[in-house]
Amino acid sequence: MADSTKASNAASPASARTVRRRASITDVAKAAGVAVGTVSNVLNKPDRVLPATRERVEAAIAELNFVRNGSARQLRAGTLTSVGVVVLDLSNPFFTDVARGIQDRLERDSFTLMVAGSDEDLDRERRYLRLYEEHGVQGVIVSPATDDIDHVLAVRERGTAVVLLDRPSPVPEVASVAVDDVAGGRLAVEHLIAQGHERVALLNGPHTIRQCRDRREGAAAAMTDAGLDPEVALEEITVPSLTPDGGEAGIRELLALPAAARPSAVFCVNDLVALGVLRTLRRDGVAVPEEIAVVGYDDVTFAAELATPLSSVRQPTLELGTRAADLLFRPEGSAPEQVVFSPELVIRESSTTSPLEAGSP
Amino acid sequence: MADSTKASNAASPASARTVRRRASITDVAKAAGVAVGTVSNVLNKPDRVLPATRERVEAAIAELNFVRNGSARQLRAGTLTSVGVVVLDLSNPFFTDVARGIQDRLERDSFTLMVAGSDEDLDRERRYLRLYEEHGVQGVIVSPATDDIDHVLAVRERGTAVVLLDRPSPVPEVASVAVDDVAGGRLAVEHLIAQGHERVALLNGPHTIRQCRDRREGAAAAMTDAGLDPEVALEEITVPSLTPDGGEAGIRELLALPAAARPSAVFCVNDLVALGVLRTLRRDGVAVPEEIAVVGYDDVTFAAELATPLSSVRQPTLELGTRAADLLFRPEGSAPEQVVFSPELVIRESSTTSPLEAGSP
DNA sequence: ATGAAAGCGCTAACAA
DNA sequence: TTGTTAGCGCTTTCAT
Repeated sequence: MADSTKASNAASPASARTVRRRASITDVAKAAGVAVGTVSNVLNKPDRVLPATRERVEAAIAELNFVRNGSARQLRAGTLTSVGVVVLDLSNPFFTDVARGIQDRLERDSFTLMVAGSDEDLDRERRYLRLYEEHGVQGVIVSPATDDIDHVLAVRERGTAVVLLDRPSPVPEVASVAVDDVAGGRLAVEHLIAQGHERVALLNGPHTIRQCRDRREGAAAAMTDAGLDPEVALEEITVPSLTPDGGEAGIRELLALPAAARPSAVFCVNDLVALGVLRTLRRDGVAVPEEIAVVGYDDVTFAAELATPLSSVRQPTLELGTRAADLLFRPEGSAPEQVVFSPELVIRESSTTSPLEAGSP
Repeated sequence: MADSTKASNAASPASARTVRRRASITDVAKAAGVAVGTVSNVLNKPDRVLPATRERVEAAIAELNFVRNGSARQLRAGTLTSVGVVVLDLSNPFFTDVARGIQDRLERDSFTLMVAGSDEDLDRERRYLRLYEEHGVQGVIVSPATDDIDHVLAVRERGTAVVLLDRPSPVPEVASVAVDDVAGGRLAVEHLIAQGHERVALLNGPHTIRQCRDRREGAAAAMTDAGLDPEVALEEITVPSLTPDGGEAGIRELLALPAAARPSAVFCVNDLVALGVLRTLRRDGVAVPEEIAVVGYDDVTFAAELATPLSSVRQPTLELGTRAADLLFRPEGSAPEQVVFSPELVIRESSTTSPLEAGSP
């Protein structure tokens, strides 16, 4: 990758580097020849102050390049008009779509949204949560990386609104918005069984992640219901990461098996993983769905447009987000809600040769 | 979308709703029978304090569920170990990949990253920037929505480190990391011309966005170089949004033209738009690339795996991010840098029927 | 090693 | 309408 770096060396004049302390409200007051309270009023209740003085103050503000110190402001005021979100993976369209839903809803009340990604790491999740809390956000929406959510509950205990995202709340006092992942896993595998598959590989993430565990449970249940023994019929492969590359690694493991011993279908825990699987199968010349059928999860934007359009379990991302945002600000005394959406299977070519039967776009 | 809402109505016992003020350091001090200064030391320089007292303090902290108030802390300490990022669009994989690059790099110094999306809206950009600044982040990385970046420069003026993302800095004092978009636009259109196309439609965003303007400029330059008149040969269509739906709207406008009057190739300002174009063309039964060739921009993960693999201009996303993070923390006196990466064209089927010639995946 | 106290910048309550 | 002042929770001298 060519990369031209031209350091502009017009060494900044000494003056520009002067250590200029950020102007405070006191400086402004002094410059405008008024009291600090007046400046504060100009900032917060401009009508309380005479147009003439206001102008002088505003001039001083512009002159000194004043920006209100949020920490001080908040120290006084208590809390901030922003909310923090921690999702599992910022590069997963599923989560960014949810984030968009949250933002849409929050915008209405002119709240601001800060997002962080934990990459399924508990420590990082804790750090961000703490950061948000220390800085006094109004609320946090978090999609927990593991079952250990004591730290999340603690945040709520200390008085910050909390909504669990993509995970049903284990305790009644905490609101949550989730999609039934057991149902989703079941949908996917029921469909594969209906297509005649008797052994299915599940490319899954670690079971510390609830979504992964639940989707597996649903998959296994579908097997059992169909009279198949999950122990035999469901071959779980744990991918190194929930990404296309992870999917590639997973499917390679499968392809290493002798063709006879190999499941005829793959259920991927998300569409990113499925993308890697499809990519690898195509490169290796394995026909989808004839030799191996594939089903993904999330129904991301591009799922329908892939070389082999990908069957996928769809989740109502936007609603997840808007609903989560809603729950954050329920009136003080109201009981927290546990919202559970139902997923939907979208059948496309990757899992069926016959003309699409149902639920297709 | 079925949606079962079970409000858990075990109306929380009054006690649980008690308005319990968050415990402060003073409360802890009181509970532990020490001075506030000592508590502070336990928090910040634990070795300065006798193990015995430390334990007592720690017990009190646990007991009271104490969380340090970040605002107060920061008010005293000055600045925070976090940086803020504002990107144009959180749902664009290009930007989330860049964000990941930033986060990777920042992690090393255990900084935390907060991300916000402006959706190409100047006001929103301003709001987030101000929020970050007011809360004293160490630095901000912004991909500006418009040419008006006075507010960004002002942030720097006031002493917060600033790096412009995906946009060369117009002033030498501000660091920037960008990719040459003129070159990118040129690459795309040169390629289309080489494929024999004499009229190209450009599905573009508003020219207030620099990336859109530059890519167009490159496209036009390629035309001129080839002896074509851009006025005639380059048909620009402004899409309502830089998304698949925007792409659909744009291409429909094109399809409405009589086939003879219609350009034989489409250059999309990003891959999301291109996705919508491909989707629409497929639904309408228009052959790609035979009837209409398509080139996108960004080379997102799924570009290679689409029904018609998408030719696209690739940008070094991760490096963009890591480099931006690097620039944020150059030593005090060092001259700001303007980093410009070069894009690369990845040719796939969507723009050529002949076997791939170069730069393919 | 610990305590006492000043003060960061702001808002709100009160006084003038 | 404007000025004065207390105090938010914390860190950091400076004493002890």
